[in-house]
Amino acid sequence: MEIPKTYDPRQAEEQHYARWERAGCFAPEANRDESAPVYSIVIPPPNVTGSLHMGHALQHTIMDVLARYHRMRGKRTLWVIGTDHAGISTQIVVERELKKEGLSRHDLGREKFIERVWEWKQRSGGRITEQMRREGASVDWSRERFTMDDDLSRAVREFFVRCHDEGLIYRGERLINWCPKDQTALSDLEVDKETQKGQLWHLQYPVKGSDERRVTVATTRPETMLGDTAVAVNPDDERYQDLIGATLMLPLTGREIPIVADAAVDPAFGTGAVKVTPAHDPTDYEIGERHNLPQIVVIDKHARMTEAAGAEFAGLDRYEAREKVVQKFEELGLLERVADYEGAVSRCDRCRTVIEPLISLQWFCKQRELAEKGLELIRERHEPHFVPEVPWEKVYTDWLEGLHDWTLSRQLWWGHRIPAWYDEEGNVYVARSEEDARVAAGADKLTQDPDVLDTWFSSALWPISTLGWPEETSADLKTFYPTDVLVTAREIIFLWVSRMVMTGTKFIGPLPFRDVVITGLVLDKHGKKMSKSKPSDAVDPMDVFEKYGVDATRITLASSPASTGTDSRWRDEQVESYRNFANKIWNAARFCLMNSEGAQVGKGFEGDPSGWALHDRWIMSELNRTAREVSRAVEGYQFHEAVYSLYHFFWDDFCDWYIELTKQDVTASEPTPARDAARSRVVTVLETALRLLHPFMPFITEELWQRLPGVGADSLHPAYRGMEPTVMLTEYPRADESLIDERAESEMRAVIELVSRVRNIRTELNVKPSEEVRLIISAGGDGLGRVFDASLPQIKRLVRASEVSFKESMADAPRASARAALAGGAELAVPFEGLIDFGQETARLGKEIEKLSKELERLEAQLANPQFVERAPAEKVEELRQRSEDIRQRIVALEQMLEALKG
RNA sequence: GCCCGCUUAGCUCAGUGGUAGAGCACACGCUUCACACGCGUGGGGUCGUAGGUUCAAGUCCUACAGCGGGCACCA
Repeated sequence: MEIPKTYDPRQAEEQHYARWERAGCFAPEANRDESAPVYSIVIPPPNVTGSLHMGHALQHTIMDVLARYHRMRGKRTLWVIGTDHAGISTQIVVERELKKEGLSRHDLGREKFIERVWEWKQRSGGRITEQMRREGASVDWSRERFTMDDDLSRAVREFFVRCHDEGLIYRGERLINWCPKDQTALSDLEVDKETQKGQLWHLQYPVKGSDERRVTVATTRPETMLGDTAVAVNPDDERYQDLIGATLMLPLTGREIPIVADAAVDPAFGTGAVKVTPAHDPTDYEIGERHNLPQIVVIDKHARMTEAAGAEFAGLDRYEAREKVVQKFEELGLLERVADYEGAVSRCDRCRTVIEPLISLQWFCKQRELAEKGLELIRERHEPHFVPEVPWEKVYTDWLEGLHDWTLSRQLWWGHRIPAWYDEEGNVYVARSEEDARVAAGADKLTQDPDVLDTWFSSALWPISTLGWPEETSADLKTFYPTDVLVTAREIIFLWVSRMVMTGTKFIGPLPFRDVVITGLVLDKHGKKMSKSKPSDAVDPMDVFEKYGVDATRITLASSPASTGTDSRWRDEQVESYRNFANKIWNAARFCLMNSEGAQVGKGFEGDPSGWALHDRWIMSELNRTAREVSRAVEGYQFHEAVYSLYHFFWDDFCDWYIELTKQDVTASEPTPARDAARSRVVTVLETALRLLHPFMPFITEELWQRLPGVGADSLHPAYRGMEPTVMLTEYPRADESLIDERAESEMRAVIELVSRVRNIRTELNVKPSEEVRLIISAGGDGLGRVFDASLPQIKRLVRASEVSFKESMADAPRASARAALAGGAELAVPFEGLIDFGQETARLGKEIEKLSKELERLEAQLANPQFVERAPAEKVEELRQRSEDIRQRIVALEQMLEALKG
C-alpha cells in the first residue's frame, strides 16, 4: 500500500467535509432511533459581516467536539448554525461600499439602501459560514438561519408586541447614549468606559445680589455650563447652608439659576458644588427630575452647540465650544483654576467616538421584570450552570440585580423595523403587522416608526426563534428546546446570555440552556488581545489551517487553557507540536496498514483476558482508562484534560511501547494465525483510538479510519445504520471497566522500568546503539521474575540484548558489570568486560544511593512522627511504609553492588 | 471606589491536602526496516512574599506585592 511518510492535511480536509455534508451526517435526522436522547447546541450567530478569528475557532472547536462526541454516543444531535444581521456593522460596511461610488445611503433612500444591503449579503455574507466548513464544524446546514429571515422577524415582532401589551416595552423621552458619528442611540452595553487624562476646570458663578460672593463648581465639561439650570450641593454641607435656595448668575448666558440641595452630591469631591446640566449628563438628569429643573439642550446630535447655547456658540463643535467657554471665563476672571484629572469617558464601542448623552424620544424595555425568573433560578438553583462557575455565576447574578432599562431603538435603516405605527394625530399603535395597526387605529393612513431595533433584540430570541417560536407547535422547538449548552465569550454574558434567559423563561418556561461554557481569550504571543483595530500580532485561523492543518489547530485550541476559561497566549510552537502529533498518528497508522494483511478490526482480543500477553492486557487497560478519562473530561468541559489523555495514550503508550512491544509479532515474515492476531490487535487498538480522537481531529481520523481493514457499514453506531460508513457515526468508545487492570499496569511499569534502566546504562556507558549487550536479572522466581520471563522476547528486543539470564542473586555476576536496583526488589547487571570504568561506576551507584537515602530519610522522619501515624489515614501510612521498605531494599542492593565492584 | 482572576522549569502553561508535571527550548547519542514533524538518554523548580490552619500546604485561610480583567452617576 502506498502511503506517504508525511501527512498532508489538505486532501483529507477537502474531501471529507463535503462528503459528510452531502450524506446528511450533520442533521439530527441521520439518527434513526426515535427514542434516542437529544443533544442540542445553538451557535452564537457570528456577524454576517464577520470573518473567522481565533475566538470563533476556539468556540467552534469546543462546540464541535461536544456535538461530535454526543452524536457518536447515539444522541439525536443538532447544532444550529446561522448568522446575525449585525445592524450597525453591516450598515457601515455597505455605506462604505456606497461611498466608493460617491453615494450616501440618503442618496439611495431607505428602500433602495436596504435592497442594496440584501444584495451585499447575498454576495459577501457567506464568508464566515464558508470558513466554518473548513473548520469541520458539524452544524446542520439544512436549518441555517439569519436573524432577518421572515420567520425570525416574525418572532421579533411577536416579542415586541407582547411585551408592549404588558407594559414592559414603552416609548419615552429619556437621556440616552448618543453616538454623534453613527447618528444613533446606543444601549449602555454598547458603550465602553475608558479612563482618560483630562482636566477639571473650576468655574465661578456669581451669587445674585452680592458683589463678591461666588460659588465655584468643578467640571470636566465646561461647554455644558451653557445648559446649566442649577447648582447642587449636599443638603448637609455646612459651607453652603446659607446659599441653598439662593440664585446664581450663570455667566455667558445671563440666566439666573437656583442652588438646590441634593443628596447625590458628594461634599468631599471638588468644591462640593455641582453644576447641573439635566439635558447632558445622567446624574444631572436625575437631579433635574427631582427638582423639576428645566432641560436646556445646548448640544445637538452632531455634537455641535445649538442655538440655545447662545449666538456666540451656536454651530461650534463641542470641543471648540469647550475652549471658548474656558477662555471667556478666564477673561471674566471667573476661572479659578485648572487641575489635572483622570476621569471616565464613554465611547461608542464600534467607532470609538465619544458618546454624547442626549435627551431623546426612544423605545425602552423594562428588563427588571423580565429578569426576575432568571434571578430566582440562579440564586436558588444555580441555573444555568456556568463553567467555570467562578467568577461568572457571580458576575451574571450581580448584573441581573442591577439592571437598567434597555434602550431598544436605533436610528438606523438596517434591522428589524419597530412594529409601531402612528396616525396623523401622533397616536401610537403597536401591532404584529401594519394591517393590525390599521384595524386598531381605525384609520388607513399610518406611518411606521422609522427606527429599527437593537441587533441584540433578535439575538435574545435566537434559541427559540431558530427552533420555530412563536409557532408553538414547532416540532424542533418541542424536540430541541431547551438546548444542552451555550459556548461563548464573556463579553456577551450581559448582551446576550442574560437576555436569552429572559426570553426563554418568559415565552417558553425552562431556561434555554443547561450549561454555559465561558471560554477564555486567545491572546497573541505577547499576551495582548488579538484585535483588528488595535496593534497586536493577531493570528488568522485560516493561515494556521493552511500551515499546520485544521486538526492540529483544533486540538491545539482544545488543549489550550482558553478552552476552560483562562486567557492564554497563542504560540506557533504549540500548534507545531500538535501538527507533529497528527503526523505521529499518520505514521502509526501507516505502520499498521503496511502490516495489515490478515488483520481485521475488532479481532485479536478473543477469550479471557487472563490468557492474553502482558502487553495486550496492559494496552487494553490503558485504552479503556483513556476512554473513561476522556469521557469524564469532555462531559465536564475539561477539554485540555481530554487532549492530554489522548496525546499521552497515543504517543507514549501506543506508539512508544505497544507498537514496539508487538512489532516482532506483527512484522513476522510467516503468515501465521499468531501474526494475524497480533496485526488485528494493533489495528483494533488503533481503530478505537481514532474514534476517541475523532471529535478533536475529525479529518485525519476519518482519512485513516476509511483505510482500516474490516470497517464498513456494520461499524456504525446502531442508531446510524444505513448511513454511509464514516467514523463520525460510529460509537464513541465506552470504557470497559473490566478491562482496566491495575495489575497489568503495575507489571508493565516494572518492564518499562527495566528497559529504561538498561537503556540508561547503555547511554551512560556510551554503548553504540548497534552493539548488543548481555543482561543479568535477579528478580526471584515468582512475581517480577515471572513477569520478566514472560516478556523476555520483547525485553531483549527493546534493550538490544543478545542474551538475558535469570540468576538467584547478583553475587556471581561478573565484577565488570553496570548494575541497577529496580522497584520491587529486582536487580540487574550488564556485564561489560573491559568497558567498565570502576571509578565512574562506583560514583554512579553512589549518586543513586545518595538520592534514595535522602528520600528514605524524609519518609522515615514522617513515619517516626507519632502524630502522623495516629492522625493520617491508615492506608496513607501503609503506603509510606511500603515505599520506604522498597527504598531500603534498593539501597541495600546498591550497597552490595558497590561491594561487588571492589572485587 | 467596589468585585474578581493570575503569579509553578529558560518560554507557554497543567496540577484533585499526601513522591512537583507536560509541550517547546537546551545537552549528548542515533540514516534502529511507521515516523528526523522521528528514536533513545539527560540536565533544569526554596511553586510571588510574609504569616496562619493541618500529622501533612504548590493546593485551604489572612495580609502584602506585581500583573490583568470586570463593574460604578463622584461632577
